[in-house]
Amino acid sequence: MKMSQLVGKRIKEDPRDAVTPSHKFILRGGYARQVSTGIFSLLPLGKKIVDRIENVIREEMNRIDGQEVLMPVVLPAELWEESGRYQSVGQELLRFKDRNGKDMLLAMTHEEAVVHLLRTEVNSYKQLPVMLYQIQTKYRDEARARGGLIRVREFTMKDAYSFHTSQDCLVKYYERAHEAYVRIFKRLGMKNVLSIESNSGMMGGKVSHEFMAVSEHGEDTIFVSPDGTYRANREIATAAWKYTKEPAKALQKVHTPGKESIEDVAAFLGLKPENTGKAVFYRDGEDNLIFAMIRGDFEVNETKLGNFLKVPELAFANDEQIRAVGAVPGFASPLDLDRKKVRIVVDRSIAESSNLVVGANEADYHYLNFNFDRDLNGVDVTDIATVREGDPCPVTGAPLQLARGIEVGNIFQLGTKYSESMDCRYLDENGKSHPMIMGCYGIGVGRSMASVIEQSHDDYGPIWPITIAPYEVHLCSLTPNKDGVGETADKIYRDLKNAGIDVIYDDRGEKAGFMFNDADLIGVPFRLIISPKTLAEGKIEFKRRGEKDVILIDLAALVDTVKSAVADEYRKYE
RNA sequence: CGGGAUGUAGCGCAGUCUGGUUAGCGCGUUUGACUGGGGGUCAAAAGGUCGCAAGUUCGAAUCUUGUCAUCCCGACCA
Repeated sequence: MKMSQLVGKRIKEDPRDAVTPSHKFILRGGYARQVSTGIFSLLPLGKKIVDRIENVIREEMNRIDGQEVLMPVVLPAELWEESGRYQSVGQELLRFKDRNGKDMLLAMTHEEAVVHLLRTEVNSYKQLPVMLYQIQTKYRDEARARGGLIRVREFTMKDAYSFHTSQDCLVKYYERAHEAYVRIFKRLGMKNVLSIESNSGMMGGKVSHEFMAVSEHGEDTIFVSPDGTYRANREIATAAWKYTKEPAKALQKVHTPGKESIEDVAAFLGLKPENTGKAVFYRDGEDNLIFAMIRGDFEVNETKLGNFLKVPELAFANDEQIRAVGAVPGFASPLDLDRKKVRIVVDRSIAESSNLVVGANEADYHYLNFNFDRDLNGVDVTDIATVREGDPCPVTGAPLQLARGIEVGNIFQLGTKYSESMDCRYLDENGKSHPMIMGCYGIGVGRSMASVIEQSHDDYGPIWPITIAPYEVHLCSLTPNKDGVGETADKIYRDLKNAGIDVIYDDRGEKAGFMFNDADLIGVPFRLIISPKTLAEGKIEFKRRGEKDVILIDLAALVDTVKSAVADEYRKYE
C-alpha cells in the first residue's frame, strides 16, 4: 500500500472528545471515525486490523471444532418472547416495528437465533456435541457509550454456542474453549489478560468467566491475590474477613440527636464505624422492601444481594417506603420491624461481630450492644459485602490487589435456560427427549483492538503486535527525488511484496519528521528507511517500532533479512 | 435517568463576562519556491448560516428562554 493513496488522515492534535489512549490513537491514526455516540465507521487501517483479529479468532474457533454461521441482526420479537427476554431485558434492547407493524428487534446477542437454527437442524444425540459461531454485528442501546471503541452501541462480536447431551460434556468443552481463549489473546498480543470468575447476570446459567484485559482505563474492577491464584470481578469477589466476638453486653438505648450517618453516630459515641451496624433499604422490581444489614465499615454489594434474593433489579428505597414498613430513616433498626412487610438480610460481618451500635427505630435514638445471636433470629445470613483493596484473599489470605480491566471476552455454562424455554431438544439412545445443554462464548472484536492499544503504546502511537498490525513493514523513502532513493525504494517495495511481505510504503516525499510521526501512529512493527545518507554505501536502515536502535543492512540482503525478522516476530505470539 | 462540561472553518482553539462596521489564530488543504533525519521556511489562495429555534435590541457568536448534539463521572449493563 502506498501512503500517497491511503484513505484516512493522521491528526496531529488530540481530538477534543478523546480521553483514553486507545480512543485518541484510533482517531489520530486514522483507524476509525465516530458517526454518533458509540457508533463508528472503520477506515482502511482499522478495517485491516479488525480483519486480522477476526482471522485469529476464526482459526482458534475452528481448532475447537467450531462451525461458522451467520445469523441476522434483525430478529422478530416473537423469537425473544419464546425465551422470555423480550420482556425481561430493558431498554438496552432496541425494539422497533416493521412496515406491517410487526414487532422487531436488533439482536444484542444470539442465543434465540442459534436455538432457532439448531432445534430444526439437530435432533439426535448422534449429532452432538456441536458448536456454532459467528463474527457479526450486535447492537445494544447502551445508556452511556464511552471510551472510544471500549464501550460502543454497535459492535462486532464473535459469539459461539455449544450444545451438549450432558453437563460433563459441557464442562469438558468449556475447558477447551477457555484454552482457546487463552491462545487467542496471546496471539492478539495482549500483554495482560486475566480470566476471572464473574457474575452470570442476565444470561442465566451458573459458571462463567470473564477475560479481562488489565488496563487503568478498564470499566470493571477486579480483585487479584498477589500470586494470582484468586481472581474475581468486584461484583462477586469475596474475602476471608476475620471477626472477633466479645462477651455480649446488655442492650442499651442511647440518645443520639441528629446523628443519622454511620460516621456521625460512631464519632458521637466515641466508637469506630466497625462497631456499628448499617441499615440499607432496597426494593425489588415488585416493590417488596429489603432491609440489608452490614457492619458500618462495609458497603453492600448489590450484585451479591440480588443473586441471593434471586431478583434481577434492586433500587434504593426512598424515605417514604422505609417509613411505610415502620422503620425510621437514619435510625432504622432490625429489632422491631414487621417481618411481614420487610425481608431482613444480614451480612456475616454482623452475625460474627458483637456489641454493635444499631438504630432504635425511633428518631434520635440508637441501641448499644446489639448482638446478632441474642437479639435477632429467623433472618437470612449471607455474604453481601463489597470487597475492598487489601482485604484478605479467600484462598491465600494475602491482601487482595485491585485492578481495572476491559472485558474482552467471556464464557458461560448456560445450561438449559434457552433450550427448555425454546424447546431445543434431542432424542437419546432410548428415544427419550431432553433439552440440550448449552454453553456460550463471546469476544468483542473492536474492544480487543482498543485493549491492545491500551496495553501497547507510547507517546507517539500504538505499537501493534505483528499478528494484527495493519502491515508488517513500513517503508520510508527520504528525499525520493535525490540520488536514486525513490527508484530504489520503489524496487524494494516491489521486491518485498513479491516475497510475501505486507508493506506500507511512504512514497509522499514529505519531511522525515513528518513521515516518522505518521509511521509511529500507524504502529507497524518494522521500519525500513531509504535515504541518500546510507544508500551511497549500499545500506538500508532497519528498526523496530518503539525502539531507538537502528541496524544497517546491505541492500543485497534486504529481502532475506526482513523475511526472517518478520518470521521470528510471528513466532513470539505462537 | 442524576451530576458536571463543551458546541465558532477539516482538526485544535481565542473571542462571549462588559452586544457595535468586514469573526480571528495555529495546524491541515490547494499553488509556487526554497528545503530535507522527528510534524521546516517564505509567498499566495480556498474554506464559516458562530449547533438549532424563538426572543430582547437600532444592532447578537456575545444577553434571555427553549431545544439538539457530544464528552466526562455516576446509575444501568450478555
